[in-house]
Amino acid sequence: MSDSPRVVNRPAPESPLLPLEQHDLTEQTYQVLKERILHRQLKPGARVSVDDIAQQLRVSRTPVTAALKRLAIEGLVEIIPRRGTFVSSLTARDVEELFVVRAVIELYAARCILRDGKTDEFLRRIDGPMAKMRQASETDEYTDYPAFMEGDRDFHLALVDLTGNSRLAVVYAELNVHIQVSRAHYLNTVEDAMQALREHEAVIAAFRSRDPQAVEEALELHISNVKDRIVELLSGHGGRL
Amino acid sequence: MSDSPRVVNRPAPESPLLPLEQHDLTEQTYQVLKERILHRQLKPGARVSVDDIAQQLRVSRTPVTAALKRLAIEGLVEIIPRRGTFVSSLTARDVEELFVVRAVIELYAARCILRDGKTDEFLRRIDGPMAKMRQASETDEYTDYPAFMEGDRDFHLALVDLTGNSRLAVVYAELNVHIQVSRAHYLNTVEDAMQALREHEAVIAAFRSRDPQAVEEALELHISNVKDRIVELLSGHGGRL
DNA sequence: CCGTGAAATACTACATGTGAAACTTTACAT
DNA sequence: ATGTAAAGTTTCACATGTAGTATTTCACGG
Repeated sequence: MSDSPRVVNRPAPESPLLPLEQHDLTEQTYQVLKERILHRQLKPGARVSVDDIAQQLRVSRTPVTAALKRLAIEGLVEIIPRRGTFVSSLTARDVEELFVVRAVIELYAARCILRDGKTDEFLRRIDGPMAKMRQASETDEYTDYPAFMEGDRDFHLALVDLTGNSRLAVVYAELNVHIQVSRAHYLNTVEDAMQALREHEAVIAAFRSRDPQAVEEALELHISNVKDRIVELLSGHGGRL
Repeated sequence: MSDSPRVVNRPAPESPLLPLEQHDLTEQTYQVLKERILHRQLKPGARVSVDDIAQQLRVSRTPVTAALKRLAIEGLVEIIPRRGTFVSSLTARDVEELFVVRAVIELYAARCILRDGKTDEFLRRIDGPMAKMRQASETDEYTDYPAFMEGDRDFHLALVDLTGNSRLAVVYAELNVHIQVSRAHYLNTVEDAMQALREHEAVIAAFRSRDPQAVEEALELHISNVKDRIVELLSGHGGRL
């Protein structure tokens, strides 16, 4: 999560020489660009020139091209032949569809957890993320949005992970990058953060009660609210995120 | 779905000359290999040598490598660094997980269709696929498995398409390649085909009755049965598909 | 017979150069 | 002013060559 990803062997006194970080330039380029997009340092619609990136990172075009192709498959950038590569932007419709799929998966995961008696494990798992969110939002004067987003993400990730279904986890991870972009877009006011936090608490309370109906409702409401908030913001922005 | 995917301009009488297929070697290589894997001409575990393929297709390693990387992302092949590339094989667990996700998606889609009053549209859409399946299985003496598989696939694809959610469709399409491989594996006896056909009929009957409960049960039963059959065959095969 | 180490082999990742295709700009003519 | 044509620029896809690294093979010594 650093600005410069090239840090490898920090001068750690008397540590037994960490193996050199594998420098797979394609992988590194991919990570750097993904970071930038997820944190909105590269904004939707922005041009991403192969030569430009290659020069900045001091590598040839090959790994940059490969990284961009991978990002294109994931949908984070759009490669328009003979035009260039641009950071993808989400339309209101994209968000609607995205959050429907998200809800389908998370609701299934929640049912699984209750059915398989993994509620306690879940409650334990989200302890850290919830603490992080609280801390990030309770800091006076300013909200640590990146930390909040991380906590938010990990909360929902825990849900899916606990199904133990790795295939589902992969599918969700693919969606998640876009959800993360959305989060970065809408998490701008303290109020939104507090609202999300309250809704998470509601989900937790429902889990504590072991009432499947209540859990489904609380979770669906939360996802739906976030979606509505994003779609609302999107309308103001001329429809593109 | 032809053996040779290079066919471009079939002699279609008095049609206005289709534009020549863009010869994107990476894309073509990808398609050829995917075809081969989906039809089990390249069997799970088989080695896929870059140089080998490159020579056969008369292209350089570059497009072959790129195609393989894409197939690896989709999970159809496995690239083991410094070892080589191999066609992926599914374990019983993989199939279990795969079919859980499949069920989650298709059941949601079915609920959508009933909720949005698209039942008639669905019934119309699956008319063709069902006919194809019947014809493929009713042919005396032998069953046209490729055609049957296509019909089977299109039946389930119709379900998902009718949600109108393109993101969901993408997710499902990614799963579908593996489902298709599974189908190719288990669809070997007339009995299995007939069984699948009967179960489809049951789903259709449930849709006709407009009873959500019945639809869910019929669909879930079908998916579960197919899964069980595959897992059963997998056990006989030493656990790998 | 087994373990050890070195050479041979194979594969990956990358850089670079080339040709082709499409968009952009400019200049010109109507 | 508008439309058109040609030049210029950008970008893409591919081939080829190279270096580095992991695995395998094989020979040798225990």
